Amino acid sequence: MPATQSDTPTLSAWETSMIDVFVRAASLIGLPRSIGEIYGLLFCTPQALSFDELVERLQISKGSVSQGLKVLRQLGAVKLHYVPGSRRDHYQPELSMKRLVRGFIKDQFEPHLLSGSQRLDNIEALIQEVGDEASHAHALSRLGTLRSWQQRTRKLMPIVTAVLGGAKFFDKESTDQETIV
Amino acid sequence: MPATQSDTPTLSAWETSMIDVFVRAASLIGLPRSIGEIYGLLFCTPQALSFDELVERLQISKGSVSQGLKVLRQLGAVKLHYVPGSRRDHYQPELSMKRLVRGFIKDQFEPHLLSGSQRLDNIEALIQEVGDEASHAHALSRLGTLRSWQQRTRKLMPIVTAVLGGAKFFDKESTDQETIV
DNA sequence: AACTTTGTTCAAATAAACTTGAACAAAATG
DNA sequence: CATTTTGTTCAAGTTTATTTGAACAAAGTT
Repeated sequence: MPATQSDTPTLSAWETSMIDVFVRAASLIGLPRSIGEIYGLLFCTPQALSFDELVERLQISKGSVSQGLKVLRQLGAVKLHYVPGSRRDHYQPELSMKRLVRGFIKDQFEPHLLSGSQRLDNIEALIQEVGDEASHAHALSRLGTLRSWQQRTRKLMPIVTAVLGGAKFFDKESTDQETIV
Repeated sequence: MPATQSDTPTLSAWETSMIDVFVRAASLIGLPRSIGEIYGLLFCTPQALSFDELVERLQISKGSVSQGLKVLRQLGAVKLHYVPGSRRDHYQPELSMKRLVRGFIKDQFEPHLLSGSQRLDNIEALIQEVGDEASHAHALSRLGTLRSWQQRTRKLMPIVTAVLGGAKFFDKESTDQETIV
């Protein structure tokens, strides 16, 4: 009994499981399932995949793939890969954890930190209106706490990417040490 | 014209804005708006607040406050504060960024990392089934990448809490150095 | 013990996020 | 230039998450 040839080139068991890992990871960082699926399949596959191949193998709509790839490009999580003889765009996953994380931070975190600073300045202005002396002082104190949190978060980001890039930290035991600057 | 006394003790402008900051922060880390509101109001207020005061001042349902406080307690983001002469539970916000972040990581990240390890082992088993030699090798290679990502993430967590706790890193300029261990 | 206070639970209602698919645009091909 | 290929957009449908409020439990009061 001959198999029909062009039907869903179905995903193997290990591919399904590995994609599932990415779907969960995506959801953990607030990205939709479809994005996890797309990145996951690219991650599993040796060759670059085209738009159509993603639609067919994942069985999701063109709309989802289009929007998903758009986000993944913005994050720097996928790279266009030119395939001679094909008009279609082909995609490969970014495999450097450092770049993946940096892209995510730049795209999803830094904007919030920035707009956050302006918001705190606005709040400071509003606090000026507070009549009662004790309340006024307390409000300013909490605003200060918030500012210190923001500042520490900002300092943290470069350290995170440094660590993910393979840098090591001083450790009482270790001898081959590398300094973070 | 005398004001009715027991109506909504409405939030002041600065409180509303500061709560808004927390609502956004909550959404950024995947927590519902109501949780941001609750923590935000506690953060703004000098005294500990009771369940009822949260319901009344935020104008949200008892159900939301009950569930929100439950999550915040789990995260270690609020502390019970005993108020003499009152049967009600009173709450105060955790103000240590280090503890806040550690609570969040322990509660929301580590479980995923753990279950992740088991999942990768399962995937390794599934990869054994792969017949084609080249495919098999590629699958194992990607699994290795995933494992290295997991490991780096695990190493990162203690560094994050250390930095947020006020630790400093070596810096070519600085003289008073503190080592992360 | 009956009643009040305090807070939790959970099913239903509401709101927010995601996915779909058909219509559309852009560019290559014949 | 008509046609096909390739991919995007967006309104409508679907799914998932959040909020509500009424019923309930637990504990304190009278």
